[in-house]
Amino acid sequence: MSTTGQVTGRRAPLTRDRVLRTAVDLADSGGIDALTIRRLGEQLGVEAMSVYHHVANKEAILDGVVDLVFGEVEAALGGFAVPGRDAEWKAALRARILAARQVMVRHPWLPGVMDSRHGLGLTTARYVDSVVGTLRSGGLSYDLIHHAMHALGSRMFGFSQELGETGGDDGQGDPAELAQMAAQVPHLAEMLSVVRHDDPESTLGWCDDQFEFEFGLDLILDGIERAGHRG
Amino acid sequence: MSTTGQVTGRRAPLTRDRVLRTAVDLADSGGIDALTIRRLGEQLGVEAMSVYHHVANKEAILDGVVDLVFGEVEAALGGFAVPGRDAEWKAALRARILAARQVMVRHPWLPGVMDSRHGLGLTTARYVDSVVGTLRSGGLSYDLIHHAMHALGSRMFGFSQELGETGGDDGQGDPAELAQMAAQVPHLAEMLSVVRHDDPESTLGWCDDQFEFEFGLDLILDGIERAGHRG
DNA sequence: TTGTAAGCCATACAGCGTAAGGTTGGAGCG
DNA sequence: CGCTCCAACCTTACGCTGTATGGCTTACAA
Repeated sequence: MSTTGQVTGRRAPLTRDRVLRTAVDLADSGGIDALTIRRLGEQLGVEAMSVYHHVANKEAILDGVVDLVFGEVEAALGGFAVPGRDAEWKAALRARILAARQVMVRHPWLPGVMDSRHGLGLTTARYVDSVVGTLRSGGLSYDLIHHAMHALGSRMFGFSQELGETGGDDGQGDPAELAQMAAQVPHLAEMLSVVRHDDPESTLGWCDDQFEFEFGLDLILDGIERAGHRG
Repeated sequence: MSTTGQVTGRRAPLTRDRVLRTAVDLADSGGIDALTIRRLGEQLGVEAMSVYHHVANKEAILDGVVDLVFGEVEAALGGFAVPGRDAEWKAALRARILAARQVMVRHPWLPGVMDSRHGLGLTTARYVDSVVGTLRSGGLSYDLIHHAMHALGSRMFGFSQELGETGGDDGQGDPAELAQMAAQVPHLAEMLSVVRHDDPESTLGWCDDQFEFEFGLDLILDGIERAGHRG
């Protein structure tokens, strides 16, 4: 309360932290398009331009928001501590990434924001550092770790780049048009019918996103491990 | 010339195709932010609103542009024909994806646009169909193919989701700040120094993007193949 | 009491996508 | 020919965005 020493205060003072937290709330409840400076000010009980006394511009808000969310990842993991030498690096990394994924699920707009950033904030960099450290704990060379991180791509951060969330066709409803579409993509159409039949009741649309994420993650982790044994 | 039967014409008439091609040119030369309706009209020698007689709205332009570019992929491959049964599916798919990547390199803004789309256009769907068909030619089950496509993620389209293009730290120049950053991310800093040392002169920043893409792609393709042999 | 500075507000501007309605010129037909 | 019709195109305007600029208010130090 008195640490900043300037609040006798009728209203909670604006701070960079409060701005960023409110930005996250706004995006959580209304999507990333709901995060505008004016709405941010409104939510904070302040005029739009007042926000600019605590952040340089909107880019800085987005940078800050990404870092704030990676703070949630850190909290979920109880810190970014790296396992000791010769530990089970694969299981440790898997758990770390799946924890990150849980956070991404809570903030589904964040992957899109991360895409648009250049460079990493401190917390995000520390997360990446812990991934490097975890791989290093397994005795992998830095060279292989470097390749491994490229191979993981955004999966390292707990999400994978998917296109939309509908199955695979146009998304339109017209049956005739759909049939004509199916005629032009026979393999895709057959795969859809087979997979849909195999798993008639799935949770999200017709794909189990969690399963698919883990499938791809394990594929890559196994590949990294194999590459390490070879070289 | 006379097929449409309405052009005696002093100026090349506006068509959906001309709008989309110009949109691609605009994004190629000035980035995706340069693609605005007003600039599009200007480039076409027409008022902004005239564009709306040939496309529904900007979303439709973006949809159309993605499909147009996948037409380039099709042209580069000489069509989306799928190899026959028991062919070398892995080599075929690899070549197909690397061809797509070449097109993405020519249009570096396209991954970002694809991220924002829901559902696939016809040409894009036919590309995906050819990927499914190619995997099917190797005798993989549709179920495995489905998982494989999730594992590939955006790599299937010739790009992988990377964050920015600078190495890994803040991108700021202040040496003192950089040193403090390095202290907080020791594993990352050491990896950077080691890898940078191993390959002192690289083409793009300090990563060879083409190599990394192929490394990750092969890792996944090998993993898919192994999964096929097991199940 | 007065000076200084931080925090907040009001106004304004250029640019965005696009709704609504007006203008124009050529095709089809009596 | 004259008439209608309609697609292509243009004009204007609206609400929204991020943010530059400058003024006001309040708290604290001297």
